[in-house]
Amino acid sequence: MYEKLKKYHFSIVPLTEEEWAMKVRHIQIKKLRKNDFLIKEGQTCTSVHFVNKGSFRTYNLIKGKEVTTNFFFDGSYASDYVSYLTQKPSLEYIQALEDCEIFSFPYDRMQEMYESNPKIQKFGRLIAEKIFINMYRRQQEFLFFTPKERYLNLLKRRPKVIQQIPQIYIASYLGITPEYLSRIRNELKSTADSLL
Amino acid sequence: MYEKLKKYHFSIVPLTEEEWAMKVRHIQIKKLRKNDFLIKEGQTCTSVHFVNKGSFRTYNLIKGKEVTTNFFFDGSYASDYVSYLTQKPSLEYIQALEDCEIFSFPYDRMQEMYESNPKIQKFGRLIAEKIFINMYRRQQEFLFFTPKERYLNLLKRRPKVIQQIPQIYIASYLGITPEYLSRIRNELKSTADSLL
DNA sequence: CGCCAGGTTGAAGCGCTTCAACGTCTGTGG
DNA sequence: CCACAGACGTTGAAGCGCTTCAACCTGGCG
Repeated sequence: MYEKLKKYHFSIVPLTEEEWAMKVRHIQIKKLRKNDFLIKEGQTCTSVHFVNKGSFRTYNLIKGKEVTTNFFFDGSYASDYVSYLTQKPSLEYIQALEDCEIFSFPYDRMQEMYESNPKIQKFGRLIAEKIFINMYRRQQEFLFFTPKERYLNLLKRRPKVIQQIPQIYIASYLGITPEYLSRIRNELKSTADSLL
Repeated sequence: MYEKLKKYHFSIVPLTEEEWAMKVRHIQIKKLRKNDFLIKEGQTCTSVHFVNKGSFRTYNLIKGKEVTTNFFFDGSYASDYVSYLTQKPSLEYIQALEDCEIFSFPYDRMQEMYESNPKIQKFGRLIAEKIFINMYRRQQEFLFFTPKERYLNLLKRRPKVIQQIPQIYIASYLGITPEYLSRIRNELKSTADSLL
């Protein structure tokens, strides 16, 4: 049932079987259909969600336009972590890109677990550090690289995104228009061809 | 001696006086002169640093150019947190903008303290969450706003930066050239004047 | 089959950069 | 005390990177 989650969790902080059983007891299982929302702007993220099946994208509505900020696949967490941590209304939308199954941990239960078990507190610290590092890298992409370089880096580091996600969302994620992404791809294709 | 640090720390997780004394025992005090480096690219950040006096900027050398990524003032931490967490070589430079005094906590001591005292483990989690939230907000600035909007937001949220830091660094921090920042400021001045 | 969302292509335009010249302030040595 | 250097900021003109808008193409799905 919880193999993927257990594998993920134990790779960060191993628990005893009893501790694991205690943590698992608080899980709520939910299923979403394609295009359903895990959270919408204005709602507070009261649980943290592990994606067991399917995939999600997060986006913000800015001046009437959707700006896609991330993609989550099975085997990772998908939440508005800021809304979850601050327990304030979210600024983002999290939408299922296909039919999904998720495991949710309510905020209050997590706080209790942090206090009652130092290993889980440590897990919380390491997860926060991990997502901080991810965000740091994504920020560096924007600060240091051109759109073309960002595209190539994405291709290299998260090929699954390029393969599975509609180009319109990828372009937004890269901070460019779909038209310009199309031109970049075309250009790369030409230079690749000329190498043959 | 450690009033600022204590205030900062206790606002996140209060400790008993004995616990505080234990933590303080590991502090190393350092002084830096203007333009000295707290860390350079290639070095590993083996301590986390609290700024007691002075201020710093962080920058990366990208394609031969300095890209300023942050400013730290007294009363906050100044480190390459990613290098510190991963214990891998840093990609950034941290430079003193004036004469500074810092308190350093070595990585190994911090790890020991995390394990020996759950309150300090919790402190570590909350700090990681806090800097994650800061980075999230900075990222949103870049993804959602124009240079002019970013400048106005900076003016509103961190006026100290606008007041104390040379424009050449501010421009870099905002992701634009100094020339363009100058034009933005000029434009804002004009529209402000027209309101009088 | 026909529709429409997703992707491509072209032309025009804007936002920001680049480069060069000039202005201004501060500190420093003659 | 002034001359001068050098760093920081401003201004103008030209250019490039990316967007915008519109037309067209293609494949999947009702």
